Amino acid sequence: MHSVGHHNLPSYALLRSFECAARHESFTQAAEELHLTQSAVSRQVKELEDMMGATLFRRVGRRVVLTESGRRFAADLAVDLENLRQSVARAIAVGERISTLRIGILPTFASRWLIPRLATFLNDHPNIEIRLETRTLPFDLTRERFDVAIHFGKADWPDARMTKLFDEEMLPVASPRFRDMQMATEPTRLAQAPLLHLITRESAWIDWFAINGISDRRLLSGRHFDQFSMIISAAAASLGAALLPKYLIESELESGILIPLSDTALKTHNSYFVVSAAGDVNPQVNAFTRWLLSAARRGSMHWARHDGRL
Amino acid sequence: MHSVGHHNLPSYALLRSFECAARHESFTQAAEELHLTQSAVSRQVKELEDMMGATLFRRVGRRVVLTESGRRFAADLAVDLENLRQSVARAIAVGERISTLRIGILPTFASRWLIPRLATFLNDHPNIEIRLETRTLPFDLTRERFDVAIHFGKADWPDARMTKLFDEEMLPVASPRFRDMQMATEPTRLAQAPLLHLITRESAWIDWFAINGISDRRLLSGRHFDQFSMIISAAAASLGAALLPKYLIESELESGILIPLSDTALKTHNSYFVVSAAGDVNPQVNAFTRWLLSAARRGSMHWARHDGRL
DNA sequence: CACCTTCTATGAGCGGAACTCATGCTTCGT
DNA sequence: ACGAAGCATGAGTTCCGCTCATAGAAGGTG
Repeated sequence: MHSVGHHNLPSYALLRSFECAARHESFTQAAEELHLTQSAVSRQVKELEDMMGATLFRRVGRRVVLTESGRRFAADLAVDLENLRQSVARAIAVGERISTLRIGILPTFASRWLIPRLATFLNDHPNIEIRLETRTLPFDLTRERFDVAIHFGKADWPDARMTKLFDEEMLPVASPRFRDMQMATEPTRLAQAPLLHLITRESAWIDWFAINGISDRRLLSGRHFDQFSMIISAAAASLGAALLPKYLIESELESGILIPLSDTALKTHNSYFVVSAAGDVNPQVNAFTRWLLSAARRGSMHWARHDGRL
Repeated sequence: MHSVGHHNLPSYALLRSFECAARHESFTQAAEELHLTQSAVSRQVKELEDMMGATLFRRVGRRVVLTESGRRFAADLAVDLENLRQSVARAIAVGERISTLRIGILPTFASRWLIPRLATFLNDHPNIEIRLETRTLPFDLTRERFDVAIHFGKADWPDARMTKLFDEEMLPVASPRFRDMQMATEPTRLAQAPLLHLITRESAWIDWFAINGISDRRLLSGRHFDQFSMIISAAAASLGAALLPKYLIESELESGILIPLSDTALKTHNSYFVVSAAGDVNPQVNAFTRWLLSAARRGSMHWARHDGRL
């Protein structure tokens, strides 16, 4: 519980919530715009009122209406916050001259996870150019002159700063049509159906069935591909059931092109990592790493347009 | 770990730390001004740089020097933050017309704890007037028309919203001269020395000695007073050893007029509470309560000028 | 040139702020 | 009268924002 005065400001979160709530004269709508819960906005406005000792909204019925001083304050705030944002944006833009980050990355991860979210980062950092190059095997960061790499596996990279993005969770999925055709709603039925395999990870399905108490030599039969993107297409085309990392099929799950066949996900012991050279102090590398991390935390695509918090 | 962009700002803490560090071109001095550790400022500046992907300071030797873009940014920030502060201050001031908070309070607590800190609250809320009236016994908030009361004891007030400020910790103290005269450096010696008692709490010394494994009928002898302020004066005048709440003798401890005779404090089972009427929605009451709470948390007087955080 | 002082950087760890979830309460529309 | 829509609030959780302790680097001083 804090107080506020001439030399101490309420936190940015409070001010922004109030400004937004004032614009809409509605906590619910503000919550929507800010991607918070109505609960959060309600609390924050209340807290701000308490700190300032002033009534900003009058609660009338199931509605909130700005008081006169609330209206003035909101107007001032809108201007002040915009100025601040401008200052920050400008400082980011002139930070260094335009420079290029070279990024080594796995192909499917790039097209299905990174690129859909990338717009927000590039928007916020107009002076950073991106150059994506796909690599599948570990390589020497400095020799290849990559600034950053996305690595899948373990934290076993020499001379590198590694930050885990997330663990891999493999989910059994198929097209709705396939599910209905095969009645593949439980593991035993699923074991009979055609399975789609990734060549470099033949054991994935076996591991998943093991969790469900099924072991069968014939599980290895089915169709085999050497890239996730092919499996995704194959599954969408009802060629079989696939075991796919959640992160790569967000849009398909959302649109219903693919649906989960079970709730039990297979946690592999590998993870995605951001890698940069141990001695690198380039702040743009840090900014990118940091952004990746926050995007990974946020998880779903819903928020792709809204990186960052404060 | 978060990112920053056109619609999301770094937290106020980060910006303020940077602005201050930029003004001094020194993290240590900034830490001093902001009453933070050097560690905190260092981290915050680094975090800001990472979020923005720009180098704001160049680390040269044991010194930090603003980069060109850092300098620009700091200048912008100083203006923006000042504007924001102005807007907030104005909104607080015009919030309601000047009104008076009537506060019921214990006499020594008022003069020794509240009043020394009160300036900051009044400063931040120019539209609030204060009217302090001393009461020692519980009373009816609404009948007496108090807006707020400070209560000592237990949370047993009917129809009231009570917030605990802090527990009472009684510390054995005396003047340096008294300590030397009586060689009262350990409990056994102290038991022989003249003790100062508060009439409403005769058992305090007995309880304290009990903690230290000493029980003696004669402990009740000594000098008796009915207000803490008298005991404080008596102790300062070397009339005896006193068992006093820390909160009431901060300045004496700091200046060395009184010194602790032991490290073991006596925690009584009573506490200080802020009390306001259950149904009260006056935001100024909340603001005052909130401020009291933050002042209590901060503890020592050192920070009296710096209430609140963001 | 060794020493001490004075700055910043960094690993570890903790408390509390800032959320979410679930639910209750009030009002408005039909 | 009933349901929908909106704000308030208790409880619980995550992780930011700090501190403490210590390392490391660079100047200042005899």
